[in-house]
Amino acid sequence: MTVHDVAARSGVSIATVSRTLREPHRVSESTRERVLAAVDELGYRPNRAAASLRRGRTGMIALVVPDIENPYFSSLTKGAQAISRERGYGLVVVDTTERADVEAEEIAALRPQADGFILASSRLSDDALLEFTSEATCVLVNRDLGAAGDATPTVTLDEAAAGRAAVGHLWDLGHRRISYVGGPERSWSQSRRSRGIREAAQAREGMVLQEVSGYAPDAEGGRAAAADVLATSPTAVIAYNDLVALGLLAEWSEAGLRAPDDISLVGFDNTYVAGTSSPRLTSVGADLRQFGEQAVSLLLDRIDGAGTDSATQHLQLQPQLATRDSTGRPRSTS
Amino acid sequence: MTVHDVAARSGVSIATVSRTLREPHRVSESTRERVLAAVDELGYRPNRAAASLRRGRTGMIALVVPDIENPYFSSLTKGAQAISRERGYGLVVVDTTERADVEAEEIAALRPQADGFILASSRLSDDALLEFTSEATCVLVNRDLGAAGDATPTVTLDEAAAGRAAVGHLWDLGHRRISYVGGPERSWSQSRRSRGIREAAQAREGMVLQEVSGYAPDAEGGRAAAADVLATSPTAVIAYNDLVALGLLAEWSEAGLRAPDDISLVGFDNTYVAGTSSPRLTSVGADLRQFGEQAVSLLLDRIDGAGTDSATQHLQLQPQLATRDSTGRPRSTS
DNA sequence: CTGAAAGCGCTAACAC
DNA sequence: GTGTTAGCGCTTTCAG
Repeated sequence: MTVHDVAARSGVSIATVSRTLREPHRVSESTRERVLAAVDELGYRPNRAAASLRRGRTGMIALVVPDIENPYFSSLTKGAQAISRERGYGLVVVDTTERADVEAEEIAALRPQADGFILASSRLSDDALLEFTSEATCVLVNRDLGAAGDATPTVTLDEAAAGRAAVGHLWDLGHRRISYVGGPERSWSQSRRSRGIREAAQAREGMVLQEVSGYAPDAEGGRAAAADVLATSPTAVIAYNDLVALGLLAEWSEAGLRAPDDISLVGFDNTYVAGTSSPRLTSVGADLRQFGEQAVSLLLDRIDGAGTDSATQHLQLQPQLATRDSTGRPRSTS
Repeated sequence: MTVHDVAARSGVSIATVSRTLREPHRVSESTRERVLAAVDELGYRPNRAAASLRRGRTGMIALVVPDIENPYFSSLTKGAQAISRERGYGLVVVDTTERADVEAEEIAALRPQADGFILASSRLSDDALLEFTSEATCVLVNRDLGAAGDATPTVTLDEAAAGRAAVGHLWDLGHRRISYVGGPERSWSQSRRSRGIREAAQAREGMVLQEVSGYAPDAEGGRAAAADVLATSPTAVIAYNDLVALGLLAEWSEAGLRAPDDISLVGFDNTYVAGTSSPRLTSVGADLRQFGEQAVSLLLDRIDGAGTDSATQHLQLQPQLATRDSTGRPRSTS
């Protein structure tokens, strides 16, 4: 099935077939109908490899994530997938298994194969990232490069605001002793979240904040942190992310502690797992699918040269606080 | 950067450059070194679109899943991704949002773009699937076509054995009244799992099995089923999958019921969420990443024509029972 | 508005 | 062991 078959079937040249598909407005209505009919009957699908070769575009974009099993990234992927297909692009997903070297290697290998890249929570160093973003079309998610990387679009959550929101929520409920179970030291979101949390706590007279850290950003990390954070005797805990929160919840539950009656708990990212636990987790984050959608939009606008207004290239989404059952008033608000 | 640049730089013809990369053994060692050096210095990467066009192969395989957010499929994807990259193929992930029509449309559109397809838990009808598998290279995961689809490789779990394993485990613990929260009527695994469960129960004198069904195969479905299944007054429950089990657990927990003390619970699929709950879920399934890996292997063997022995084309993995905290002896084994 | 024709970069015969 | 050459299927000037 090639353009030639369609051309023969509809009595036009291959050029007209191609035009009918790419620039329908440039052919007369009667021929267009004839060609489209032939396309339909023959079940013709353009060979993208050929089109790519000729146009220098592949029709593929790559989404690079550290770990597709992480609900944060699987939701992001779901959103990205939906919209990229809607806009006629294929989505190649790359799971770097959290390793910067794998990430570097993969994007290098994929570069001639993709029209653009979405790097989600990139583990690359600033330097490496800066180099790559300057030579390939990219959008950064959940990471930025400050002034140096101003030319690269980003989609981020206002992490500091998210941290403040968590603290504000607990303050409003009456908590005055809270603890934060932090994430990996070098993590982009960790530094911003913890800053927001510290700021918000300091801004409130009488709020005591403690931090424990050094745990893996997953359920096992949460379990490991459970006893340690309890030792700081808080009435409420903020966890680096939902998975950590789940681990805390599980371990506490086995120790006979129950949220929110004995202790309140807030997670981050608002992933779907926040709804699967008992109690359901209060969590602060953005709509993750939408996150993925926006990143793809931004990238495709750049590639297709649609919205060439370089004004809104840095999307910073505001966090939403999803209040669920894991937070309540402290037990003894005297 | 094209073959011409490399050819010029190393003083050979473009054919030799191509050969050096594709069939290194067919060029002399000295030229090979020279060419490889030039490739390196120039940072040359072959244009896959051109190669695809010429060879009729794209170097891409497509993984089609109903829902990438589902931990079952995200783990499968992780495994598939790792091995396909290892073998030099790109992985295009398609999320069909559980819709057969979307699936049909996507695979048709992707057909000229991928060398092969892995259809995981396909929602397509037998007829549609049979047609597609006969015209494209595919591997089916978690689904088969019986004798009619014998030519298509499959990777499945022995679902009936999984059902039997769950029942056997509970029997051994002393349970004699169990209930099964079933999945969607038309689901391939549901029919097999429930058959295995029924068989195993009937085979044991004194075992009473009840089934409730009609719930969504996710945490919300589990929550919805929680009260109904309790009404059948079992000492242990088997849930269609881990997500449903999580929902049950959550709802029971809110009602003051605790596993395994008040009631035992077994899930299916052994997804990573089984380890995030409290108590951790006993679950029966296979290693999901490995599942994905095997599917890719099978597909690539077919594409690359490696293992042409059509003997082992139907992999049926045996289930593993991962015993965790959610199962124990019934409260009052008199 | 439509057709002819020139490649995009690469691979695989086929010669030497 | 290496070079020449003819396309793969498509898009896109350039003529008409």
